[in-house]
Amino acid sequence: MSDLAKLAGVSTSTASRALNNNPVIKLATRERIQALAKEHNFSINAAASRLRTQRTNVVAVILNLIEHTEQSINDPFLLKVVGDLNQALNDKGYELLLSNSFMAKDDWYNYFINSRRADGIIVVGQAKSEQKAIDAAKAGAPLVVWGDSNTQSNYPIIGSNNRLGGKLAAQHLIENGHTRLVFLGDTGHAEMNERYQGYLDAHKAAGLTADPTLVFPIDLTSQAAYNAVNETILKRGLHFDGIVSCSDMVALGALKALKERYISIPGEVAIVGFDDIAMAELLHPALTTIRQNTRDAANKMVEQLLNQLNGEPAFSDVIDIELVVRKSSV
Amino acid sequence: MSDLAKLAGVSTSTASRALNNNPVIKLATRERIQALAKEHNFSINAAASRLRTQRTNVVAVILNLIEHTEQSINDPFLLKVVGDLNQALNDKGYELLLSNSFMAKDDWYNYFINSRRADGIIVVGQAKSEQKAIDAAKAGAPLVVWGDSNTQSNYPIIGSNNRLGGKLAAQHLIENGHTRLVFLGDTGHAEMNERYQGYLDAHKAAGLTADPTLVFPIDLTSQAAYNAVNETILKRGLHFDGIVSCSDMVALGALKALKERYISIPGEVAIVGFDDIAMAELLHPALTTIRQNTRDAANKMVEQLLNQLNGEPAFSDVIDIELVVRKSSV
DNA sequence: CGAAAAAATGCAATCGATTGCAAAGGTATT
DNA sequence: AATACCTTTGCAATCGATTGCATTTTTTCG
Repeated sequence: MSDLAKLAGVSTSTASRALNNNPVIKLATRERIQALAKEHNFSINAAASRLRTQRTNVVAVILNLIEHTEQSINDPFLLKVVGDLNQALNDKGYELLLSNSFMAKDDWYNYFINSRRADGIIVVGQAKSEQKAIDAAKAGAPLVVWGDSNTQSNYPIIGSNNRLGGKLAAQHLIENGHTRLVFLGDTGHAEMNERYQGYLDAHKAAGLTADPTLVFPIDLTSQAAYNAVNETILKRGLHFDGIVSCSDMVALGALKALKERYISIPGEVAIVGFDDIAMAELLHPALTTIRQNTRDAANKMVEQLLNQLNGEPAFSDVIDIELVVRKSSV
Repeated sequence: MSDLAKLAGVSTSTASRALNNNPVIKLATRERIQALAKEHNFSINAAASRLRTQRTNVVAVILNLIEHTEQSINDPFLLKVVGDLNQALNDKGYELLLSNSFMAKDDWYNYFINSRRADGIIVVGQAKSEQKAIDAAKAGAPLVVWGDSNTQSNYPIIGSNNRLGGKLAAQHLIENGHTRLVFLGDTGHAEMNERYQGYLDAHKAAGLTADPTLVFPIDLTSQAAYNAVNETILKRGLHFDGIVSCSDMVALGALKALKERYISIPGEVAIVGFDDIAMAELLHPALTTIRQNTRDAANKMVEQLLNQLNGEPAFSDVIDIELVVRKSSV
């Protein structure tokens, strides 16, 4: 910066103020210095700036993996969320520091905020425990979580309307004449449980009673779904005619099991996924699913995080979902 | 840090050295201070440390999108690479700053290195132009690129053995009696062109002549593949009996087009993908593909980047690939 | 025991941008 | 012409960890 100042024939203070577009500097001077900076490919030292201003313009995004499964790493949905977050953050002038629960072992506040690595934290996935997020928020970390926004918490949670999603999925199958609906997903997981509640809502609304033996509390992986469907058919035969899946990847595993047995889709079994990842419409049959609007979600998460950074109140919010009907169900 | 020093009854110099495990400090003192630091949840100010040491322990990972397509955002393969990079970097004590070509507009050296936002850069995807990478390397940025390692360049390139991959794919189809092989991929893209050369190699080795009208230079998207396959069948009928795809996502689009026309796979048309994304084995029929070892690749990229950071020479390298035979081809 | 060598610790400068306050330059008013 | 006032710029302290060098403490050994 002192080079720049010398070039422009001003002090470093003036140069600094000019680059930050401080109106106290004469407009002509500002423009001249900014032009010089561009011309000489000047860029300020982020470390020094961060030290002095105590702001980093960086947001840490934590992929909150469930310990013993490999869900996150391979699930295109989570990665899509990260991509959209990156876009949303960049639009606001922030950078994305990517982390998993591995690097930032336990104490998120200390590791990211206290150490001035980032100004705030966005957590993707509630996993099954929220202790780390609770602690971080309590310690004063600006924090937003993607998850089930109905969960009681001391930080804002942004998430889809999972209950409505579950309901729309089941309702759609019921309306198309399917009544014995498998629910593929772990009800011990907050978001999945909401979806399950929606599944129950749909049954109730249609005057049906959901069969609890049709709920398979599997991990969020294709493999687990594949295994679960295979096993149940082996044991009990084809005792269902529809599947509500907790994710498209899960639906994919289920589909494979069905196809291998030459069970017709949607004739014998209709299936609905959740997420609407790119692949969904490319399957054969194309997968009916509940679309989560990740773009919108990312923007809302960033918005609520910035609110906290600006000392304004921040709130949980629900993202609209949408049933996308394709061939796997009709 | 001064708090810590006070707590321990030493100077900040001693505290700093103790935390950095500097052997000049008595072992007992070191351990005492480290214990205190842990106990009080102390963590050093990264901004100050970076300013003073001129090192950030951060690596910028740039997703080098091809401008007019949406490949990267939706392709699970690229995101898998990012995930593996994150792991590999963390293992070495580095953090991952995620970027796309949007934020770091033109001048990567200035934006990331000169500004001390990161110590080095890893670029995922050569796209079609390497100008930005060339410029950054010329300016002195520690840089590693994922791409075609045969490309001449002033920076190390890590990539799969694409030519061998293309050859194995075509060879496999030929050995199984398929001789009119479509090649789905843009030969103007370095990596894809290598795969195409391999495809030609296999033909030559088998004494066959490849039909140039069977090459479809499409974008790396499922949609483009779907359209291309549909169009050619409409125009010329089913004039091929095998497909070599440049990615699994591309294969997915092709598969869909074939299935919609009730063309039997692999009976009438056998198909081989590239990448081996998680979904490949879950398709029906499961997709034969060329597996790229992203874990290995990520480790090698990080290794070569660290070499540069340590002032040691760095080299391009080739990652082994592997044919994974599944039902879509036999 | 005393001096020299070795080990352990502390002092103070440094990294580079930012910013409160002071100073300089310019304009208007009486 | 002198004063008051506003605009523009510069001085110098500051953020907090690191590190060369100096200093203090401990150990060694004649």
